[in-house]
Amino acid sequence: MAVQRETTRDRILEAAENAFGDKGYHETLVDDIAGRTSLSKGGFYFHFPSKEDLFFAVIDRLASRLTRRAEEAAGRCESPLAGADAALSEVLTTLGRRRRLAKVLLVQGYSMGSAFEQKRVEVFGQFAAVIQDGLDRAVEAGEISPIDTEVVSRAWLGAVNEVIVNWIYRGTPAPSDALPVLRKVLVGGLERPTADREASNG
Amino acid sequence: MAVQRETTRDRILEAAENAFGDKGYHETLVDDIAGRTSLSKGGFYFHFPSKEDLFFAVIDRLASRLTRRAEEAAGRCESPLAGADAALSEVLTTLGRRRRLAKVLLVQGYSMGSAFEQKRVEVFGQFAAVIQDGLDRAVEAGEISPIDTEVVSRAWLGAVNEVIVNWIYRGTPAPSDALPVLRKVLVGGLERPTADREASNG
Amino acid sequence: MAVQRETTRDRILEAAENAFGDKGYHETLVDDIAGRTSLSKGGFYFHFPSKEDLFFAVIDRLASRLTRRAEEAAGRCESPLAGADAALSEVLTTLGRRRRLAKVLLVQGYSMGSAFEQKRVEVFGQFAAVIQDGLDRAVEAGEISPIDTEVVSRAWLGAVNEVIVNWIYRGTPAPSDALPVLRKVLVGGLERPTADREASNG
Amino acid sequence: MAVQRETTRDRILEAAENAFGDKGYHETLVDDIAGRTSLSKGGFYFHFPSKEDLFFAVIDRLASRLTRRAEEAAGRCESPLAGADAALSEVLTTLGRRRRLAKVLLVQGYSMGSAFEQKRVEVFGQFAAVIQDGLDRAVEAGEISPIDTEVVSRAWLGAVNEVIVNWIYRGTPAPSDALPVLRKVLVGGLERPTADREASNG
DNA sequence: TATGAATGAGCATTCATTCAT
DNA sequence: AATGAATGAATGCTCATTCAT
Repeated sequence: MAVQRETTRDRILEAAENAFGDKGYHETLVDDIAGRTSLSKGGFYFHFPSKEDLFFAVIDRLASRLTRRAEEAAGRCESPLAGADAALSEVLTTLGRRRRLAKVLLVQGYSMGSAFEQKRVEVFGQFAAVIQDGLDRAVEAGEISPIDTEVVSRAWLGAVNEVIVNWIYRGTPAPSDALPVLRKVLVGGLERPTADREASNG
Repeated sequence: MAVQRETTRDRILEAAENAFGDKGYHETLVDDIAGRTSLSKGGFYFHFPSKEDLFFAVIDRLASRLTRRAEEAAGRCESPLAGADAALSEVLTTLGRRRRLAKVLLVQGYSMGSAFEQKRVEVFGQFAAVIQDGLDRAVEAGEISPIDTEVVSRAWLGAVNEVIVNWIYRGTPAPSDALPVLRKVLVGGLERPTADREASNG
Repeated sequence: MAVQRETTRDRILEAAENAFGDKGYHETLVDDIAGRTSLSKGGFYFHFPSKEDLFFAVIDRLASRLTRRAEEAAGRCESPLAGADAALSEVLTTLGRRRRLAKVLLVQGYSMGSAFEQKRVEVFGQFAAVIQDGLDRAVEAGEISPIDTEVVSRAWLGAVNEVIVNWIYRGTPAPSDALPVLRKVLVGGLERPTADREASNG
Repeated sequence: MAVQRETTRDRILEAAENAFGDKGYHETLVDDIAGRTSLSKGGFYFHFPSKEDLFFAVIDRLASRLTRRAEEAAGRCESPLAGADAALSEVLTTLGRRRRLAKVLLVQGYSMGSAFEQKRVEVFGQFAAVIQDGLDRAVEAGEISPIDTEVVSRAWLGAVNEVIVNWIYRGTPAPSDALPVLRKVLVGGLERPTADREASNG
């Protein structure tokens, strides 16, 4: 009942969050976590049944914290749209303040070493470059208002990525069905110059 | 001189694409690939110096194909914006037609088994639900026009994800800098059901 | 506090000495050593970081024992020349009593990589140093005429080495039979100062 | 019948001598030798049935050359003792001129299986036989007192071996510098049957 | 003679997990 | 609660050798 300053379980969770954030799941050994906790391997297994369970516990803890913050931020808003907007901002801001947290949540569980991560950077960079190039020229041509096309191209790429991955894992909605919505939201999200500047177009 | 119907190297690449798509990098054994190619393990190592090299070769092949298709689609369009739009559609459509290809490119290199993938589904689902809930209520409240909020919430989530991951790996742009742009594009991409704005629709 | 009858590490060392003596370094598998110790392969690796480390530990143990015996034998003698003579005898006798020990020390394991060659240098250097030290003092004491004791000590060492190796491979002549001859040749090969110096001996 | 300037087999032998001298038997791959000969692996196997056979061919070539030189040197001397002495000198001098040859002969390749050990016996036996023959005849000629010439020849061989190996690994003392000392010790170690020398025995 | 693709047995090392104490 | 010795299945990679061409 009294305040439990810090249980061994919590220390493990903390150490694991750091370890997974630093090195990813596979590269993090149970020995690493035991070491960071000044615990023997056997000691660790008293608190968690497996390394996988530990990883999930770490993820759950991080995810529930983040979800709660997002919900609270939304709850403080008057209109629902403002709430969704606030949730978006809250998540981005929180992750932006804690890079390691972000890494565990978004990448590290699904990564395998620096060589692989570099490859991810390279390949996604290729895709983003194609989009960004189009957007840059759209700006130059006066089709859309000036905007940070790097961020926008990453946003497009991420949106496509997530829609596809969601479809892979859950089977729906089909990409073909999602496409019109995605186009309306993403392409439609770009401001078109006001009428009086259209004269500057060829 | 003659057409090289199918080199052993290509057969390995093909088998590896399937294997990685089915089971992910770690779960795919060199023996699996050798088996699928009717090749001995030693035979495989004659063509590729390591399993990691093979994986990268697979990724490169897929990525360059997809990039080429996207660029070609963009090139067929008259305006740059239409080009970016077309590239987006092409990528989504192509990946949507080949689930396994999508898996290798977007997930499998960075995953570790079905339990982990389920966790990914669960956690990302939580985040998406928060956003979707807000959007649903925004629609009900008449703040925004009716739209498939599942797709939109996934798009938002994906956009945030990618912006964060890009920042993690490349250090820039900072999430705080990206936030306004992201909000403008994502939130601004939603139609407001004001009577006088219908004229702005194509 | 109590006497540590036999640690697992010692059992491994013992088994490894026999295995290396029987089959040489390359032919001895980690599985062999684990088997002889009734230990799993993983169990072995708890005690030694690698097969190479184990080999060096075996060599070190044998070498230090032999060096100690040689030094003790030399210490029991009154004159330096007799001491060097005794050290020579001790090494020869000891190796002659344990063929396997000799095999590990003089033959098995060398010439398979720079790390092994360095070890050879180190161990042979230890032996040579013991002999050379005795010879140096014999010179100082006026027992023998000044001479390049480094070369002489290497010669003694090499002669012993070869007699032993020959016995290992061919079974004859036995070290005990060879000893008197060896002593006469090697020790007798050193010049004694001219007659008028005999007065300086005890 | 015609002069065969350089057969492929000889080129392989040459390359192998260098390779074995540089890296030892195990570390030298068939690929290395094929590479140094600008030959494919398959090409190599046309000329030699196995890597082991190649190694033995290399050793045989080196050993027979060295043996011949030693015998010739002995043959040019008037007395048997001088001949043995000359053989000793010849071996030492020859090995001292070609460090790599010495390395292959004395160190590289042994102690890795019974076939290798048998070869060691054979080759060392050849050398010892040359020396022993000279000593036997020196005894017969009354140059030196009767003694176990097998042991003595092994001692000489071992002394030379060790001085050479020491030089190989540590670079000093140079064989040429060691030679006089070695001669004085080893040759001087043999009793001359002069009547007035019996007083010097203990 | 020579090539080079293919073989396949071999092997050290890793690491999550167990368990007697 | 904790230790640390022990397990054992798992696996990527090596390399001498073969063989169809």
